[in-house]
Parts: sequence; C-alpha cells; structure tokens
Amino acid sequence: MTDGTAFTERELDIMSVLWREGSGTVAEVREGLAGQVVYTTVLKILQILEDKKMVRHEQEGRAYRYFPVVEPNDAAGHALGRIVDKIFHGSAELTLARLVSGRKLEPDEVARMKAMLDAARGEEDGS
Amino acid sequence: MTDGTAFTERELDIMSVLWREGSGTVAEVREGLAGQVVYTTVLKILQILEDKKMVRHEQEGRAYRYFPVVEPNDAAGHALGRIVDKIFHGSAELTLARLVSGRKLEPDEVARMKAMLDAARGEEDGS
DNA sequence: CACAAACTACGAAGTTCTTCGTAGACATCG
DNA sequence: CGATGTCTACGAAGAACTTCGTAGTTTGTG
Repeated sequence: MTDGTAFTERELDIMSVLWREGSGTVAEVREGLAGQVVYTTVLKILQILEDKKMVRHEQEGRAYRYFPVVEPNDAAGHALGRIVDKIFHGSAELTLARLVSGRKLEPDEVARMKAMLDAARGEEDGS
Repeated sequence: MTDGTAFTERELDIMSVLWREGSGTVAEVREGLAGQVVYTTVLKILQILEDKKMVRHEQEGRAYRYFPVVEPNDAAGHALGRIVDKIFHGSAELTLARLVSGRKLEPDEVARMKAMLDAARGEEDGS
C-alpha cells in the first residue's frame, strides 16, 4: 500500500458501514455487516483501521464509537484511479461505458450526470 | 476472493501489461513494468494468475507467451461494482462525479459519454 | 459481596501475497 | 565438449489479512 488510501476487502466492508451510518460502535458495525463476522474480528479490524488513521474513536459510555476519518471521495479516488489507469489505460470514457452498462438510470439522474460531463469539458466559464 | 475476478495490486499490474500489449513473455511483461520487479517474481505471479485461470500460455520458441483470459470489462465490472456498492452505496451518479472530478475531457469524448448515458436511460426505443 | 453482562486488549494461527534464491532444462558458441 | 545464456520450476521466507479464543476491566443486579 504505497499510498494512503487502499482498503482490503474486509476493511472496506467496515468502512462502508461507517460511511453509510456516519459512525458506529463495534456492535453497531457488526450489525451493519449483517452480523456474519464475530465481534472481536470487527473490533480487531477497527483497531487496525485506527492504526492506519482511517478511523478514530471516542468513548461513549462504556463503549467506543468509531468515526471514519477518510472521506468516501478519497477512497473512491484512489480505487477509481486504479481502475481507470490499470484496466482502461486512462480512459474515463471506457470506464463510464462499463459503469453504466447493464444499469438503468433515472431521467433526472441522467440529466445531472450530463451536467457533470459538461462541467468537466475542457475549461469552461461555467454559466 | 469470493468471486471470480478480483486482483491484488501486483496481479493487476501484470494484467494491465497483458491487456495493453495483448500478450507477453515473462521478459516482455517485466519490461512493461519498467523492470522494477525481478524476473522470477513476474514468472511466479503469472503462474499464479494461470492457476486462477486469468491467463493462459503458449510455447513460443523456448519461452512461454502469456495471454489474458479475462477481459478488462470483466475485471472492471467487479472492481467498479465494489466501489459503487461499498463506497457510494449504489449511486452511479456519485461515482461519475468522482470519476470526472479534476479531469479534463475532450468535447467529443463528452459527446460520446452523453450518448452512453442516454442509452442507459430507462428503457429506450433507441432511434 | 458475588455474579453476570458488555466491553476492550492481546496474541496465536491459518491463509494469501509477494519476493527472491537456487536448481534444472536446453540451446548456442567457441 | 564445456561454458554461457535464457528459460521454467520449486520452495522458502517475510509481510499483511483475517479470524477467533482467552483474559481482563467495568458496570449493574440481587
């Protein structure tokens, strides 16, 4: 992990819960994972994530409440960059093709996405 | 690796070369990696990838020529799905936002990407 | 106080990834 | 023939990931 933000499978599962819920105690995170993982395993990985500065915790009663420190956008930037660079050799276009293939999008979603594309076109004056 | 297509860092480096070049001997792949990895390491990982049915090889003179068996689209589908689901909780829109943020796109690229979005909008009659 | 319940801490164990050294096969060149 | 160069095969070793068992702490209850 040369970079700062790269998660393994299980770590990402856990970050996903924290991003979705905003924060969580060990028990809550475990709940968010559908309880398929043993309590102490969840705790262990949260401790590892804390070690890596991906989460932090505050005491809450007798338990710890964990908070994500890394933003979804940062994590995604890293992971997406990996895909774009190594799989599609830099092409955002091919990446989008794969992103939307087999997916049905709402008309307003499409409209907003188009607007994003316009905003990314060359250098724009905006309005 | 519950699924079929999930690559580790080094494995992806090597697949990336094969996808880009179409195929490669051990030496060629090593070249494609800027030669920063020892020959036998590249070979070993190619053998592991072959074990996982991600690549295959043919004899070429005294050497083996390796070919990707898995398509970029398959690998990307898996990796993208992971991002969309776990980081952006299913939103293609947020994923696109991150994909294009800080990226400059050519006007025709934008045009083609918009066309893709239209094609993914609900169920369309096409023309 | 004694006991149970809810936590965290710690460390061991199995697995995978990655790297590399060494050995063996085979062909070429002098 | 014998040395050299180019390959693949194999196995060891260290690191990281993941899982889980066990122990210790603290709080609440009878």
